Formats: sequence, C-alpha cells, structure tokens
Amino acid sequence: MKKSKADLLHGTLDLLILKSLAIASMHGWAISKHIKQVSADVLEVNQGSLYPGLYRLEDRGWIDSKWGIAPSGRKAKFYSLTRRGRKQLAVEDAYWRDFYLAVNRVLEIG
Amino acid sequence: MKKSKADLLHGTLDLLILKSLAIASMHGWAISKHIKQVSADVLEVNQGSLYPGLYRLEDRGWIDSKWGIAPSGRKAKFYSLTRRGRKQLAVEDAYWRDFYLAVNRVLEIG
DNA sequence: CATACTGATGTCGATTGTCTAGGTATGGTG
DNA sequence: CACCATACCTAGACAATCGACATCAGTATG
Repeated sequence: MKKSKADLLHGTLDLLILKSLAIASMHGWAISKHIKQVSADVLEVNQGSLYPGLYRLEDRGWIDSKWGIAPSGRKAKFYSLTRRGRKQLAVEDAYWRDFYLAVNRVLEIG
Repeated sequence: MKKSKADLLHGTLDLLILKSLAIASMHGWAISKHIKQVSADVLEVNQGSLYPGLYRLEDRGWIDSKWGIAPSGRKAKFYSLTRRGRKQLAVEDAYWRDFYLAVNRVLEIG
C-alpha cells in the first residue's frame, strides 16, 4: 500500500477522536467503528494508530479513561473528554477549518 | 511549535505542489510563494519540506526539472508536470476530496 | 464440547514525511 | 560595500502512522 487516503489521516486523528468523544463517551473499539461509520467507510483507523493515539491524548490530559463493561458484555476501557480536551477540540476544529479551506483554495474547489 | 496547522500538511504537500505545477511551470521558490499566496498565508511550505518534496516527486516521475533563469534574473530550477504527474494529480485530488468531506462528516460540518 | 468468529486491547519495528536549523550563492539597493 | 531578498540545498531529529502480530473473552456453530 504505497499511497492512499490513509496518508492524509496524519494530524487529524486526534481531532476525530476528540470529536467522537464529544458526542458520547466510548471505548476505543467503538471510536474506530464510529469514525468508520460516520465517514461512510472512507476513514479507517487501524489499531496500531488508535491505541497509541488514545494514550497520547490521555497523556496530554485531553481524555480520561476507566474500565467498564461494553454493551457486548466484554470488558472495555471507556474514554471521555476532559475539560481541557473540550478546549483542545475547539482549537483543532478551528485549525482544521482553516486548513481544508486553504487547501481547497489552492485546488480551486469552491 | 507543539501543535499547529503544519501537522495537517502531512500528505497534502505533494498534492499542492502538483496542482501548482498544473497551473504553470515554476521553480521551487515560486511554488512555495504561490501556495502561500493562494491560501492567504494559511499554508506555508518551508524549504526543508519543499526541496525534499520536489526530489521525491521527481524520483517518482511526476515532475521534470531543468535549470533556467528566473524572472528575477537569478538561476533557478524550473519544474513541470509530466504526463504521469498529471494522472497522479487527478488521483490525489480525488483522494483529497473524499477525505476532507469524510472528516467534515465526522465533524458535522455541512 | 471443540471450533471459530467477533469484540476488544495492546505492542513492536519500520517507514515516512516533515521540521529545525543550518549552509551557499547571487543580484539588486541604499 | 553591506545588506536583503531570492534561490537552492542538506543533515539529523522527531513524531505519527502503518502493518503485523499477540492475547483474551464472550457467543454462536457444528
């Protein structure tokens, strides 16, 4: 796999995770399902990116975690946004909007 | 610089360069000026990314280069799209559109 | 009751692209 | 002549993602 949509994910994964958790607290697996589903299968977060990403966000104090039981009956780690995470989401959301609109100007999409 | 729009550039630089060269052949410095100007200063490609990027694209056969004289009177290396580069631009343009729309769906923009 | 599938978490090494921070050279301007 | 803007280039560091794999727990299947 030399070149794909996946390469573009760089830098937006945090934003996508934060946004997902702003809608509802979820465990990791559910976050990736949610992103895949809402994006109509365009965005697929693989596990080697997801879990490291979650630890990164937790380290930075943007999300919290606690163990619980998933609807499936299995144990799962539930994540939720912290107050700082909510702020960060707003910041990254604003960056993203600036960014994609700028790229679109270069591409003359509009 | 901990977190900024720059992180988002990942994966889109090639696309931006290809698109710039689709408009007109340019030397490297002019490409970065063009991107900065058209994006209203949102996208700034620094030289440590630009030149390696250009070599990458040339290696892959998507752009050609030849030395010439810039409008300023200084020598400069002029790049232009190859046929394969034009194809690649179409591919990456399509990826980008899928991608940014997908992200926006997750963010509920639109 | 063995098998297999799915849900769910996790780790590892490699890849890759960008960044910072330098450096060289040249032409135009004060 | 000093300085600035233009223009090219490189090296090393770094961070995020990727692919591949490993593990374990429920649930359904034969």
